[in-house]
Amino acid sequence: MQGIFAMDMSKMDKLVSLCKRRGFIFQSSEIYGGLNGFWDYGPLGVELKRNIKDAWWRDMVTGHDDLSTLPGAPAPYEMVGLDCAIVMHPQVWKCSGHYDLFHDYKVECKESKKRYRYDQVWGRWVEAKGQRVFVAVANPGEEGVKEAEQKALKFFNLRAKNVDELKWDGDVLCLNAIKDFTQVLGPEAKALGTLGEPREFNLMMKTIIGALGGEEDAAFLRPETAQGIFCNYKNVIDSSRVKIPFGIAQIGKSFRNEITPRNFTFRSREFEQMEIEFFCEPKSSPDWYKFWRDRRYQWYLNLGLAKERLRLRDHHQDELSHYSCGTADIEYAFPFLAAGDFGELEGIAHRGDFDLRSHSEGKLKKDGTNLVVELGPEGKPKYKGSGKDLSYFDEATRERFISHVIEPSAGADRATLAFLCEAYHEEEVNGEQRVVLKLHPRIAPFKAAIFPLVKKDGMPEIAQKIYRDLKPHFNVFYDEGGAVGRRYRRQDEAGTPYCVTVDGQTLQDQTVTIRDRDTLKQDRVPIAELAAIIHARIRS
RNA sequence: GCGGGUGUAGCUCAGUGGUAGAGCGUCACGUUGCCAACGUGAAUGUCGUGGGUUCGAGCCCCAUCACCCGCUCCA
Repeated sequence: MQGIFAMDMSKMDKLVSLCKRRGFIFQSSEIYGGLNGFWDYGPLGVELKRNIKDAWWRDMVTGHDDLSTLPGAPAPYEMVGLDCAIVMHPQVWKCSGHYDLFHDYKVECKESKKRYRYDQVWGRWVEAKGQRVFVAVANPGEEGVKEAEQKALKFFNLRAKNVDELKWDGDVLCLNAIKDFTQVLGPEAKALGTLGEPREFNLMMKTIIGALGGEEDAAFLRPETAQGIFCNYKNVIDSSRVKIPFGIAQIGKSFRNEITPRNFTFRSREFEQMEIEFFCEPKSSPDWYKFWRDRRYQWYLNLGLAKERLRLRDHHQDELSHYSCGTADIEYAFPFLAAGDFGELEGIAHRGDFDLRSHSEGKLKKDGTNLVVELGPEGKPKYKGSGKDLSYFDEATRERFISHVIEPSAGADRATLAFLCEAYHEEEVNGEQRVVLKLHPRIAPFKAAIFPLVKKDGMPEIAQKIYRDLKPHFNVFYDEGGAVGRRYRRQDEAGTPYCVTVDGQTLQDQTVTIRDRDTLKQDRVPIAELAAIIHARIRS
């Protein structure tokens, strides 16, 4: 035993090592010491990721049959694509809700090491034993009041029966009404004054527009591609003759200032999304939601993720966003997670009419079961919408409605990572260990490698001709260096599904062997049929 | 952001104050006739980065960056 097999490393460490060694994934700016949360794809990685994106685009968009009713679908539907700018009008993020959600002031507690949203800490002044303190809790409701009482008793070292000694002063206040924190008892602190100054957390990446731009020219790099689709909803309808139900797909980069980038590429600050916004009539939207949820789950299974490690999880009611009537995550049991834990690959959300209405009327918020325009202090919309009519008139039913939206939103980098994790295998072959990436042929960087068995007797010439003939059809790789066994193993690590070898018999009868990466089985086939055979095998 | 750990060749690592190392990998030539063979030769190091202590630092000290683990966060 030698090499990486003997190493006492976790599977994930070995995969990260292989990714670098073979050129799948590098850390960004590595020669300068790296940059937290950013990653580069090497020569093999770029092919893998591109193949995954291409498979998605082909399966969801260009390969979609607009005329037939797919199994599980309520009706036929159309699919079109879009490619939007990364920087959009700042108002987009206000109406989408990202600005409020991503733009928090937080306070940190030195004692408990907890971090709270500045506007979500509440408390009350209380006096006892000649001391006046502000008892803070992270809960504004009835429970918070009780909690504050318990905390106050504990702080003043009083028994429950002496609760009358606590002299409460005024109503429950938000922490942002308090100027001086020295008399504040943090929600999980035992001492006073442990809360630090409120600090701004910009979860969206800020940028500046214009060479002379100042703070007032601030814009944001998009935290999701979806908003570009909503903003072009009317453009697409007016220009492409699509009719509801239809979907708009987009693949592109998004940016989020993750607080803790972790776990290789899983949580990155720059990442690529593959998103669909599917527009449908409100009545049928629950059925479309189920269709997309099941279809997207099946997509990962079809490309090779194992059922044991892939899970479709419906969100609980209290986990749903304020506008969502249903959300499911497709999750994968990544090896860097604890046993039984899963990480999100894709979320499928039923977003109702929140997005189109917000971009039309102004940012909405939930009021009971209804969505209403959120108002600012002066009774005007807190964030003004575009004012454009984004409703849809159905010619067939003569009905006007605002489309409901189903959003399957997938992470291209997370999918790439999941496929790599799934593919990584260490195996024994004739007493020797090998590392093999059992990638689905559709996403493998190279579809086949072409070898002369030895570098003489005209074998390289024949192999090179095969290489040139196959190259227009597939990404193939030529290698004539060293022992053929080594070349096979190299391709195993790259995930190449087939190796074609020119040998002595080729010189006699124009046949070659084709070796299967996973079974190691070799079949002898005529050179003339190679392209067709590889094609057929990749599809199966 | 906090606590702990790590950082030396492409990869995995050894090197406890005195000449920069190993295995694997890579490249060339020869040999080899189907699964990481063999021989010969070769290339490859800001010892993460910056400061300090010392006659002398990969090693000690400080700072910083990155990665890993645990908290925290996760639209």
